[in-house]
Amino acid sequence: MASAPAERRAATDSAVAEPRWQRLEHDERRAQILACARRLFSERKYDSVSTTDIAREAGVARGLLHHYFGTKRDLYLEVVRSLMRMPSNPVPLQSPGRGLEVVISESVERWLQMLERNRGTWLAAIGGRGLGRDAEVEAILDEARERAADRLIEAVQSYEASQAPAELRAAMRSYSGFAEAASVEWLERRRLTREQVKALLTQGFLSIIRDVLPAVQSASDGAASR
Amino acid sequence: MASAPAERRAATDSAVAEPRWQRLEHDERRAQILACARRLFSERKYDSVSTTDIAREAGVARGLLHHYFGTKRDLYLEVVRSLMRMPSNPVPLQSPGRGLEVVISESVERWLQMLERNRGTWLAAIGGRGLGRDAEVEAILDEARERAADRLIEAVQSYEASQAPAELRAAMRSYSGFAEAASVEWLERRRLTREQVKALLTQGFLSIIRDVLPAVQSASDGAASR
DNA sequence: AGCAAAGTTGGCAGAGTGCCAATAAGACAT
DNA sequence: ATGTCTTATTGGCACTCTGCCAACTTTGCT
Repeated sequence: MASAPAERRAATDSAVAEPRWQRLEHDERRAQILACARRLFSERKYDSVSTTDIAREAGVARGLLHHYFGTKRDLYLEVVRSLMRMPSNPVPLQSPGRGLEVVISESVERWLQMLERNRGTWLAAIGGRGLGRDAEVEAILDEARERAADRLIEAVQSYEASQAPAELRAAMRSYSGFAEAASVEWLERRRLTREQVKALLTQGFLSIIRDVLPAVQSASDGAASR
Repeated sequence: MASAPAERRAATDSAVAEPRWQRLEHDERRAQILACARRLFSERKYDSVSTTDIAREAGVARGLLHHYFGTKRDLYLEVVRSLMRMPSNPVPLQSPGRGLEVVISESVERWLQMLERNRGTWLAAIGGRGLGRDAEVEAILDEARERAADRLIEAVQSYEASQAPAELRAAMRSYSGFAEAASVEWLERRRLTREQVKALLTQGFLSIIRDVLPAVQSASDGAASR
C-alpha cells in the first residue's frame, strides 16, 4: 500500500484513479471466499490450510475472512454445509402408486447420475478423501442423511415419515451407510462398474425391505415396538 | 496422571531428596500420554485441544509429547491407530464347514458383545461423535475395514481373500458400511433393540450373499467377471 | 561413589489466529 | 460534478500454539 505515490491523492479531480481494490456486494464476496476455501480445504488438511492461504487465494485481506465468517472453523463449517446442498443418498421423487421396484430403480439411477456429475465434490464431502470430519461436521452430514431416510420411508409406504416405526427408520439409515460405501467402491476404488453398483443399490434396497425388515420386526417380539 | 505431587513427603530428610518428577519406562510413559491424549481428543475438537492441555493432563512437560510422538498430528494419528486395535466390523472366526447362517450368526453375536464392552471407544473411533477424521485418518480406518472384509470373504467361500472377485469385495465393503450404520442406530440413536440389530446384521448379510450378490454378478454382462 | 545412558524439562523462535480501529470504495443526494 | 454517508476492506497488534533443542535430572550399573 505504501507504494502508491501522492499523485493518487488527486482522486477528487475528474480522472477516476484506479481503485486499489474492488468493493463487492456482501453475498458476492462471501460466495467468492467460500469457493476459495472449499478448494483449499478439499486439497489439504484442515490445519495445514491457513487463513492466510485462503485470503491470498481470494485476493483479500485475511481480516476479511473473519469479518464474513467469524473464526476459521466457522468458515470450515460453512464449506461443509455448502457441500451438503447436494443429496447424500438415493432419494425417490415420489411413488404415485407404481411398483416399488420401479420407484427404487429410478431413484438409484438418478443418484448415480448425480454422482457422475459431482464426483469430486461428493467424495470430498462424504467419501474417504477430502474434508475433515468431527462431531460437529458429522451432525451436518447426519441431518442430510436423515432427510434422505425420510424420502426413502415415504417411498416404501404411505407413512408420514415422521411417524414411521423406529426400526424402519433405522433400516433406512443402515441402507444409507450401505449406499455410501457402495458408491465409494464405485467412484474411488473402482471395484464396481456402473451396472454393478446400480444392481447392488437396487437389489440391496429391495432385499432390505422384503427380507431383512420383516426379520427385524419379528425380532422385536416381546417389546411394545410398533 | 496429575496425582504425582500429592505423595510428596514433607521433610527433606538427610536422605536423598524426593525426586521432582518420576522417570518412567519408555513404553510406559508413552502409553500414559497416549491415554490422556485419547481422552481429550474424544471430548473436544482436534484444534481446541492444545498440546499444552495434553501435557498438563499427563503431568509432563509439553516438550515430552514431541519427544515421544513428533508433531501434534502424529500424536493424534497414534490415538486413532490405538482405537483401531479393535475390530471395526462383524468378523467370523472361521467356517469349518458349518452352514453360513451359523457362522454369520455367531460372528454378529460376537460383534455385538464387543460393542457392548467398548461402546464409548467404538463410537469415538467410528461413530458420529468423537474423533475428527480426514483423509489420513480415513486411511487408517479403511485398512481396518479392509481386513474385516477379508474375513467376511473367507467366511463366504474358500477363496484366498486376496484373489476374490472385485465385486465380492465391494459387496463386503458395502456391508461394512451397512453394519456400522446399523450399530450406530443401536448404540447411539437407540432406534433398535439388541435383538433387532442382531436380526438386521444377520439377515442383511445373508440377503446380500444370496440375493444381492448374484444380481450384481449378472449385471456384469460383457465383462469377463466370474 | 562415580559414570553413563536415557528420560524430562524449560524456554525460544516462528507461525497462525482473532480482533478492531482506521481507511477507502461505491451509492446517493445535492 | 461535488460532498456526504454507508459499509466493505484493510493492516497491524496482542495473544496462543507449535516445533525444536540444549541443558538438566533421574536411574541403572560398575
